[in-house]
Amino acid sequence: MNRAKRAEPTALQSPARQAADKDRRRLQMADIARLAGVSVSTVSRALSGSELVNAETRVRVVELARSLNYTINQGAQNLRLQKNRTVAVVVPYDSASRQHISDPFFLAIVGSLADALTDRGYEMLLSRVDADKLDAASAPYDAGRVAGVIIIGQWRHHDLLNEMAARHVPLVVWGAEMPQQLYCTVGGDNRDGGYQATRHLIKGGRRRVLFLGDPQLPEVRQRHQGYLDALKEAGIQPERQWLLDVPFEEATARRRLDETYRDGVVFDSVVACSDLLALQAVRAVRATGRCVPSDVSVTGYDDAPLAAWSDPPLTTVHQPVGEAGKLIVEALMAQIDGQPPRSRTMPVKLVVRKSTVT
Amino acid sequence: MNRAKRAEPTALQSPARQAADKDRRRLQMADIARLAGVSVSTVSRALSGSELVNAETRVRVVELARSLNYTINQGAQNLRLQKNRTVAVVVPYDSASRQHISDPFFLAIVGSLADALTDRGYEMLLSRVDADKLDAASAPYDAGRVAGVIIIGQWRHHDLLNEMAARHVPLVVWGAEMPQQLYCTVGGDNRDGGYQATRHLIKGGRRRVLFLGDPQLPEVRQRHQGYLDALKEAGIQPERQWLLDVPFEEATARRRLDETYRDGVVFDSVVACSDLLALQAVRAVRATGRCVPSDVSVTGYDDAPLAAWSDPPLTTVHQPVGEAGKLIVEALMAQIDGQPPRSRTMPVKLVVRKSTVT
DNA sequence: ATGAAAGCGCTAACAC
DNA sequence: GTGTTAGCGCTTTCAT
Repeated sequence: MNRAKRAEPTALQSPARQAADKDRRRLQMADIARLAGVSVSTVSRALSGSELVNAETRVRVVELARSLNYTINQGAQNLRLQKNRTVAVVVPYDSASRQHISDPFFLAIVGSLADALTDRGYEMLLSRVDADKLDAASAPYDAGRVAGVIIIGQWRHHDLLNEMAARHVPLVVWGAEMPQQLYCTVGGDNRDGGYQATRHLIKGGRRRVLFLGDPQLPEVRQRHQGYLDALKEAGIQPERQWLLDVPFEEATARRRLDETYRDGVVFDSVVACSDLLALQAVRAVRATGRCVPSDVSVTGYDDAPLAAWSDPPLTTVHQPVGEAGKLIVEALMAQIDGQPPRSRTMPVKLVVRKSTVT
Repeated sequence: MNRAKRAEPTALQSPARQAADKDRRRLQMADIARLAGVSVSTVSRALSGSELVNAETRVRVVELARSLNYTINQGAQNLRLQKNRTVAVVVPYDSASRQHISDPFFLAIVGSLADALTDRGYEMLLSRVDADKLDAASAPYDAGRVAGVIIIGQWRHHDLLNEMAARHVPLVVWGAEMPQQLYCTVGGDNRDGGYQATRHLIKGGRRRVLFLGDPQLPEVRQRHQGYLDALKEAGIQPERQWLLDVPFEEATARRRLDETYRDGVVFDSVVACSDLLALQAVRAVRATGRCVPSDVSVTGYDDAPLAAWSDPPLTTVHQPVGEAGKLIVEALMAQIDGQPPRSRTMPVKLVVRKSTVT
């Protein structure tokens, strides 16, 4: 397996051995050099387009390499050059449900990041980690595999993220900006999103507004704050039972909604923290024979493609996914270049469709 | 930038220089060795859990490394060991529309692959390439960055894929199995999918069935064949205008549908090659004042989450995305282990919802 | 049980 | 303009 050989002092490889050698040994620079009748340095220079090498030789070498499908071994090159153009993108999943990479929003943001990274000539290493072991996210950085790390969502582990940042891991987190945070976040304006959705419901005459989402997650907490602000502004005193603190998980959400009805909680509208959650609310409402939006209005969050096509089309808070990818990557590149982290909050927009009355 | 120094013969690094050295030089094995008072060999052995090293020393070294967040540099390790546990996943995009990574199906399969690779301890390098330059997909393999390549969809470039396989690139393509193909495919049974959808429409009394999708793509061609088979079985002679050869692109699809109406083509049902395409068909039908499914039945393909929630919920051909990831990865691992490519076709299932009459 | 040293495939400083 | 050589951070023989 290992080809290290003290026994053969200088000779590169005896021809016999070479032929025997698994006929598909990977090509390397020395091979090109031999075939072109020059030294490896010359090949290296030629392939990097150096001016130092004779134009004619350069062309010959480049052609030869191309014709043989030779590409510089990137691992070796990175090692020598002490750099690399790869970024880790980490999608946490809920340890209980393992649920998350299927949420359309998460998938969409991965797509958007793929584009933004490609545009800058970076590659993307995609991985999933348990949301409760978020520190595992820095492993590829510690191993020197990537130049920086992007995490989708901060979950319950503000502290772990702060530790990573303190260790100077170039890091951008999609999520909520929080006081005393050391790491860089890029995210939508969650407070405003929650506020706009709730105010829209109140304007539509609703007064008993359920909130569906787990405020332990920073993003959700801020949306909840916006929700409270809107209620207060309207002089509405929220009841304790209006908060349904469910994770981003459809089955659980549905169960809680059904229980809420069973418990006799009266409500005329729901602010949900994702479109998928909103659609579960629609189902639960309809299961009781009520109608959306005439009996109960429902708002979603994210504006996934599905929100426009669903029955009813969802009124929802649009998150600028496409632009998000660009900003996240931009923020990461700045840190890789040694600049201090600078968080960004992006405006969100309420998209009114048919799941709410106006 | 470059730290290679002839001037300093053997000394690892003078302490002064070391301190000056950008205070955040990455930790390496030599540092751990120095701090533990042993040689690098011992550290290497300790970290790999070798029996050769004193149990006590081993524990000490491992603890030390952990406490300093040291991780073995994977690039260097790979170079030395001549292996790597990364796989490239390539999502082609249509050169015209750049459209593809947003299709829910593609995103879903990426998620499923992420899971399957993680389960086997592999990492995933995700990239997008122009569908017309599919040979670029092997670049990370040629550069020694990955152990194999997975491509989502074969597009118009059967030939390029065959060339890659001939070069012995470990490769699995999600798509249709074709005659005389050298590379390995894993895919749904497209002919059967097209057949089942069409037969279902005919059973519901429809006789004038539009086909929406571009048969230049192998997967679509096979679905089209199934469609033709079903028509033939029912003694229906398809008309030329029933074939709407549009790419997987919503705007184009909508336009073609509108034109079809304008041209006076009469039809009572549509077999679409994705759920998104099907929903465009629904819109086009409704735009003329007709109803789905009473006037026109529509079937989708893929059974994306959206299909269950849309208005109307789509009758669609379910593709086993979750299992697909597992099979694809399994097929790739077999090739990496030197086994010959073995293609697989997975059964598909028609899911009947409300976009068709029964 | 531990250490010294060679070498994985590449780049660049240094000689010529 | 081209070749020689050291070394990027690691693993593993070989010697002790």
